[in-house]
Amino acid sequence: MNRERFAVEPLEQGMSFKAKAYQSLRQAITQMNIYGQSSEIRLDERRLCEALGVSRTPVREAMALLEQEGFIRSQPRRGIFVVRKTKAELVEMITVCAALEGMAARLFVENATTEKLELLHAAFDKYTKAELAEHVAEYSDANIVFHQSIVQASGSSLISDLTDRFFIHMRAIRRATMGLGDRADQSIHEHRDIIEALAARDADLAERRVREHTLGLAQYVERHCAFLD
Amino acid sequence: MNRERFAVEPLEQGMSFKAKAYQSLRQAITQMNIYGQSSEIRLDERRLCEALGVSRTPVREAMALLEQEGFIRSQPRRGIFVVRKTKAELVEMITVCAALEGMAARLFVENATTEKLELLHAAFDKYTKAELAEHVAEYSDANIVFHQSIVQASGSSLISDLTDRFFIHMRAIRRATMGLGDRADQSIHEHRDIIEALAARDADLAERRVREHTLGLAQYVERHCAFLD
DNA sequence: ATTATCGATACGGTATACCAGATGCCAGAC
DNA sequence: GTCTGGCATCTGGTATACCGTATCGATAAT
Repeated sequence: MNRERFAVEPLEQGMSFKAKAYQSLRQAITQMNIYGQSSEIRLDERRLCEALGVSRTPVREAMALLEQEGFIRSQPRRGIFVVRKTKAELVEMITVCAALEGMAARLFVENATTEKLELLHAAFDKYTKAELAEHVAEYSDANIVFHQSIVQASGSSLISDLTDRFFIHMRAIRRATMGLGDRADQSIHEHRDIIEALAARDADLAERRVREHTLGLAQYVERHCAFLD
Repeated sequence: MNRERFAVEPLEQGMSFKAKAYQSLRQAITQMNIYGQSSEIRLDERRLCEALGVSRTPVREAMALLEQEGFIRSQPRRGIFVVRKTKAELVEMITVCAALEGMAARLFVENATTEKLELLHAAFDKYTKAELAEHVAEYSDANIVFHQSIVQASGSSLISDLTDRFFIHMRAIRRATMGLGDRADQSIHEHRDIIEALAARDADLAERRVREHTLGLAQYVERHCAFLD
């Protein structure tokens, strides 16, 4: 029998409603300006169900996942709310991020190809341009893209998954603060230094610079984001 | 109305069945010797339900959480299986662990009290004794306790949560390998050095030693655990 | 007019019913 | 004996019904 002839694609409908609901909800939370509005944001389970066109069960399971990831909080017989991290929690998250990104830089040096370095350079350039244009939103996104580039180039999907969770909140914070102050300039210099260390294949230096760079953000939030809490 | 008189305890039955099921299942997975048996371990949803005395819904929600954490894998209409991490995944996990523990050591130095250092010393002593007694299981547990001590002393519950997930697999691996080789002696020395750096309040040194110590475990698994996969 | 109480309602938690697909056994053809 | 096709059955995914409780408004008592 000729198997090659009938090589159909594996029918990738495998995604369950639960997975779809999860992606949809997470996407919605990512887009939403969490720290912008003052009142707590409540999610209506049944309303979401009819919006998604599925029953409560898959939506509830998706919500359970989001709750475990720390995006939402469920109060029995009260409602489901999008969580607003406290300042301390954000600092903690960014600190963990610093550790992970530092390790990512280390891994990057160990098994980085030149083309990956090229990609990073590209991300950096885009970042710089975005800053020059003073489009804050683009700047913020490009900033995150830069960080994600390092993480992804490290080849560790585990680090990637973990940092993605944090970036959602960091992006939200950025969107809320907007007042970047002098962090933008400093950031650019630090990013340049990081690329330099990566290009030089200096694992220790790269890790230290990445770590300190991100810890700098933690300090920034610690000092200037008193409006949280 | 005198409210103090009737101050009964807050009726800590607030835990939902879902949470109970989650704890129970996680506990079961932790205890089980994942890498010991050759065949895949399957979980029967309905059997578990009747064992726990609840319906499928809370059990399924608990399983969804465990699946997201990477402990189990659900194949539609096939079954639910306890995942056996590949060697690469384990190495990745341990690498992330190294980054997190390194950061924990750094935080430890920054805000460690002397009493916390005492606790760490105690953990180390227990660890040493366990090794001397050559009770492998105790040795392994004490080893993990040592690592957890640093993490908990860092004060970051986020790091604690993340590493806990990994320790379950690392413990399972330890149980399966058993042949400790010369890692035990080396471990002890490295632990001693770590405590020394922590006591000296040298953040950089402590972080580096912790990181390299755990990365050493990653290398060990990489080299000597070919039986995985 | 204010407050207390009761009930309607809404929400999350749980149980259960149903569905579609996968497995495995068994009968029947060769 | 081997292989194939179909049926019984099992399993996870989904929908839905039900329950207890918190919220909130209406009504009644003061």
